[in-house]
Amino acid sequence: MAATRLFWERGYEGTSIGDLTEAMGIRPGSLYAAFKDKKSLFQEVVHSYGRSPVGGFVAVALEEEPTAHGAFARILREAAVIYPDPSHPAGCLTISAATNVAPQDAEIEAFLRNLRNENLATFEARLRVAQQEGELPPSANPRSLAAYFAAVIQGMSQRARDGATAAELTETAELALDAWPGARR
Amino acid sequence: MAATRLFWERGYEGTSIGDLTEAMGIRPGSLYAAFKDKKSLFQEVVHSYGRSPVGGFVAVALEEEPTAHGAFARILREAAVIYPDPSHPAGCLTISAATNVAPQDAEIEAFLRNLRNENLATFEARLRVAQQEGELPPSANPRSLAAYFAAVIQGMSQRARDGATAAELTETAELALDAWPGARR
DNA sequence: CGATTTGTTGAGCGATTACTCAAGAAAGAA
DNA sequence: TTCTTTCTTGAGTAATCGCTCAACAAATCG
Repeated sequence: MAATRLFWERGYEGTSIGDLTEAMGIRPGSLYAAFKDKKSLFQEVVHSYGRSPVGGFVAVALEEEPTAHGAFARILREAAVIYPDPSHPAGCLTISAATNVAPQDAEIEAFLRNLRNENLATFEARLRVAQQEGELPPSANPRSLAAYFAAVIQGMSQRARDGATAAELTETAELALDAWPGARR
Repeated sequence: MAATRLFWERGYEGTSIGDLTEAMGIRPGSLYAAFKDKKSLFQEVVHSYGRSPVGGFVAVALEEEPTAHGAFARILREAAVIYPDPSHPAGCLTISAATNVAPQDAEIEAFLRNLRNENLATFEARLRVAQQEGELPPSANPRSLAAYFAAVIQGMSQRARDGATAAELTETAELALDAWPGARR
């Protein structure tokens, strides 16, 4: 949807109803008939983004990769290529669309924050399973590792918005994987 | 200044002139007499932030620490404590105050982006010196390492705004330092 | 002191914000 | 066809945005 691109690029508050109606080729009345209001439209956009290949690659990797290391390595390497891809706005919509907002939109800020923290919990759960299965040594800390990878991914999204290329972000991904218990290039 | 807290917490567009005049206890006319306009006030705020202990800890560490490893270890560990400090808004003003804006404020977005990319260049320069001095092996890539640490720091700022504690961020910092050539906990 | 400068004030500017609604057009059912 | 339902439209709402200005007060100067 055209709304996705706008919210992705300019964020929630940076995108006006006028921008949206113009891009979608409709009048405000139609927009408010189809979606309740701006908040609801945004939340619908975020959900459809999460179900798309570009926004859902993290969940797909966690599901498809048999090992935790394989999953996180794939997530970081794919993020390095997807985030700076010029076919869409840079970075991740969930990470950057509402990082700082006016008090009246705190609800939207919290909505995305919750999504991010849910992803963090998913990371931790996957690493905990890996530890139970013996892939991760008992000395490893699933919670710490999850928070670390979440921070790296959020940082890579920001760097992509600042102009980092896929090559640069791939090097960042490889360095980040050195933190994996026992890993070394 | 009161304006710093507001911009830090809500971002550039999330802070209105009304918010600023109320917090500063002045009327709009006085604000526009003292600072030219909202953009100029914001830029002045960012500059004073960069000269403060909280906003300038990166430059101080790079200046004071004799080794590059010492400098980056200190930067990460201090960021882990400073970013979630409850005595001020979470995270880094430069990183989060204008990540997504309306087209009319693209100038402000670029202003902060340039600051971030300058910091990245400073990182790379410090690492290049370390390589010339033999602290870093010839196989290391100063540019990649700099981009990696920049991404981690930006990610830590975001995580702090999402509620991460100093303890959690410290663990992230320690994991991040594993990427240092030859390092291992 | 009076004169001049500097700073502050409240009122209000035009533009933009998210959003609404009565009226009309289009589509579907009988 | 006619009736009903669904969707779209242009005009408009009140509120807020960044910003300006003539009038006034405070401070500075000779």
